[in-house]
Formats: sequence, structure tokens, C-alpha cells
Amino acid sequence: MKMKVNFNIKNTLSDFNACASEKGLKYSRKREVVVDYFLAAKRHFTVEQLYNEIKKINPGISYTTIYRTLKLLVECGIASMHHFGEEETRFEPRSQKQHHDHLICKKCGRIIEFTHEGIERFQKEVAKKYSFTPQNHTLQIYGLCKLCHKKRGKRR
Amino acid sequence: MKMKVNFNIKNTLSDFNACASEKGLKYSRKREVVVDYFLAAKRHFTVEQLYNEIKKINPGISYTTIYRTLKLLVECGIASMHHFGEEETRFEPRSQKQHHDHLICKKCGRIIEFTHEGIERFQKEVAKKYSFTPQNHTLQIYGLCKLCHKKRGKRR
DNA sequence: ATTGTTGCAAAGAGTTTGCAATGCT
DNA sequence: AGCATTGCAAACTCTTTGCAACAAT
Repeated sequence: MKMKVNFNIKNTLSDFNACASEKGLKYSRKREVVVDYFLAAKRHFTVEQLYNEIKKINPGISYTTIYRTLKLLVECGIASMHHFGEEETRFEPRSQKQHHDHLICKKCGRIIEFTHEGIERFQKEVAKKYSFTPQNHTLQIYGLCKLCHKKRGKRR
Repeated sequence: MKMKVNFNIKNTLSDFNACASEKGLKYSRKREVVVDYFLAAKRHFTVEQLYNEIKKINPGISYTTIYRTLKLLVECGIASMHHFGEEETRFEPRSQKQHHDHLICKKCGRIIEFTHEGIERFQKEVAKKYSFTPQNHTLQIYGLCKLCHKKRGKRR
């Protein structure tokens, strides 16, 4: 059973700037603040979270800019977008990480990443069985994280 | 490699009626039409699809009733709700089927169900490794179905 | 000077809800 | 009669877009 969590975040502000200039975009302080904050935090943000947290350090920011910047990050391949069940859309820095899947705590909202080669392999088998050409996949396991399993009764 | 597709749809209109009367609901023709159609078709409906198709046989139906009936079906455990990537919410009859996962064709929208015991087992392993208590999970493989892989260039 | 960026308000898409009319029991 | 159901329009949430003012090159 091989599994590992990845920590090597390699995407940087300069990766983003390269992509932005290829698109013919100009420099913008606000955009830089958003990208910086997003890349540094290495979390799975909702738009609301990102907006609220950035507003603290840059009160002049608007939702519109958050949305537009996240869209850009996704287009540049620097962020990835997730839809976990009923929850709001979340964004995470993609980095050079290999594909990974998620454990999602329904109580505290904690998100744990994992990879499992066996699961990946079996997915390829399934696809082959149905003559399906797989392009990408997502696997989410919902439940309770270690802490919430013990002390049941917090938020969410 | 054990895999199988399930066909044994057991949920029926009477199962629904039992649940509805437990909730103190009264009979309604329109609701019955929706439930009937939904259960018979055994597909993964979007709300829009269900609305459009039922409107043909019962022009007086409204979106509101479709929404409310689907909500009821989910509450009664007769339908399950899915969120496939960026797509609209889909509903399918749950039946007594065991849990299953989905292959989703990005070109034609076709949805293929599958189960794979090995994947299920590995998921339990992953959860245990992270001291996570799994409650449910979803696995989607996106790509091209057999037909669309050949003749590339249709809808979606 | 030209072109990209921003915030705002308005517009969209999907879904829910208040309400008066209607239907079921 | 009493309560559930329905359709409509309005409300709501999340996200995108048009536009005029502003900033970068």
C-alpha cells in the first residue's frame, strides 16, 4: 500500500507572472496580493474565505477581483478548482504535485489530501473494461476526521 | 478484478407513498406523475431534463413541483443527488443498489455506473491510515466513452 | 495615448420560498 | 373544514459582465 501526501509546492508568483505576460496582461498590485496570499497559504479556499482574509491585509479588494484572479490562476494551471459535494467551490494551489484525492471532514471542514497508487490503477482497469478513455478523475471520501470523531459536536 | 453493474431497481411508487404518508402528506396527481416518470426512467436526470420531459406528458407541471418532488425523493432515500464536476446537479433513482461510482463522458454526457471492490477496499485503507471515519464517498472518472472516442466532434 | 484593471451595480443561472388559489381527505 | 399542494413571482446565492474611472506601459 503506497500512499503519500505532497508538500512540494512549486508554483510561484513568477510562474504566474510568466503566464500573465504571455496573455498580454499588465502588472497589478491587487492581483499580486491575491496570488501571493493564495500561493503561500497552500489551502483549499472558498472564494469567500479568500476574500475575507485578503480584505484584512488589503481592504480595498473586491469580490470581482478575487473571482477574476482565481479564474486566471486556473487558466494558467496554477490553481485547481474543486466541487466537494454540496459545498461551495474551492480552489487550491496546484503546484507540481501529482494528482491527489481528498478526505473531507463533514464536521470541521478539514480537507486531507492523499494519493493511492492502487486506486489509480484500478480506475484504469475500470475504464478499460468499459472502453472508456479517462482524462481525469476525482475521488472524495466524506466523513469525520480523527478529532471530530472523538468530540462530536462542533461546527458544521 | 470483480466489477458489476446493477440493474435491480427496487424502489417503487408505493415505497414513495409509504414515506410520503409517514410525513403526513396528501396524495397529489402531479407528484405521482413526477415520481412515476423518474423511477421508471432509471437515468441520471438534470432538473431541466425532468421538467422538459414531464411537461410533454403533463403540460401543467411547474419547475417548482419538480424541485419539491425531487427534494422529497431524496429525503425518502429514493433518489440520490450527484454533482459531477462543473455540471448541473443530477438525480438518479437510488433503488436497493449498492453504492456505485460513475464514468462520465465529456462529449456526449453519457453516464456509466460501475462498482469495484478493490477500490472500495483501498478507500477504507486510506481512511484508516488517516484515522478518518468514512461515511460516504464519490468517485468520478471523466473522459470519452467508446463511441465519442472514435468519432470526436459531437455535442458538449 | 493606448490598453489592461478595478469596483460597482446589474445581470445571469440555479434553487428556494411566500402567498393566494386550488385540491385532497 | 382543515391542511397539503401548486404555480407564480420574488427572493436568494454564487458567479459573471458592462461600464466608467483609474492605472500601467
